[in-house]
Amino acid sequence: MPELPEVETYRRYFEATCLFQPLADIQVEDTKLLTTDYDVLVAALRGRQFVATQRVGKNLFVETDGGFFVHFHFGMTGDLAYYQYDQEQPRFARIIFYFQNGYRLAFICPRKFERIGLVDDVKAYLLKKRIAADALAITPEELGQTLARKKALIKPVLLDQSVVAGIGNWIVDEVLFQARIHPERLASSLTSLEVQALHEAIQKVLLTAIQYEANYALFPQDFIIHAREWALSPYPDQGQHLLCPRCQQKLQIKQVGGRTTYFCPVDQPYVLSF
DNA sequence: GCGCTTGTTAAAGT
DNA sequence: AACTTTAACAAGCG
Repeated sequence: MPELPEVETYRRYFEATCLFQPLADIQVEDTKLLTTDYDVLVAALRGRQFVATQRVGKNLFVETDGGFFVHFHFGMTGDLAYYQYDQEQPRFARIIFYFQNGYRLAFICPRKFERIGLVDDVKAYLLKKRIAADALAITPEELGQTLARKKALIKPVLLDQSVVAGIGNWIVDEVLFQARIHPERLASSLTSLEVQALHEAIQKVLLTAIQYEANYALFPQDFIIHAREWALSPYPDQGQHLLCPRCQQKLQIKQVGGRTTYFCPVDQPYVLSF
């Protein structure tokens, strides 16, 4: 589930569990998950401690006492689990950090889209990978200037990590719903009022999601995310959640920019009504 | 068993 | 050339 709020939750979890404990070893099930050679990774980390964490978009950087960083990307399904050596190993724990105190940190990778590697310079890494300002840090002006020169649809533009970092497919739908903007509007066609609304919605959705530690079932009832199938379990009557939580009209579901998109055609009209 | 999936990116298209 | 769109990646899940 790793969009920005999940990664922020993982960052806090890592910070609360894994700092200041010397590493003994690292076990890797599939070296495709590594962006640094296994031997290099182990040689660099053995005996080292993690000392600090920072997050940009969906990227987690963990600083070591050697001055370099370990970069985590959680792909579509990555997760973390910290547990004692005699506890059962979680499923899909494909990379395991062994601490000298007997605890372990599992990097859980069900679909192998996750990545770990060494990074010397976070700024240089972000530049090289063209990762833009974090979605919680970007200013309305910065966002507006970038959107103004984009010819693509607003939804795929917001998903582009080189425009703003941290927004994924479910959050972009929520943000556009809260800002009442149709996902197929051209990014450059947004008025300054709409850009302002968009920026406010990004803040609101992300801060809400972080507050609930990305547990979507706890989100306010007027969030469109409850229409997503996976969120239905706490709600026996599935049908009612395919209606707009604001106007109760039927939601529209279609592919936009190649991704499944939920929106309310009434509350998010394509044509401006003012 | 089929189609779907929260992300990224190389390749193709304009 | 530069920007945009699409397909592919891997594997689990319903």
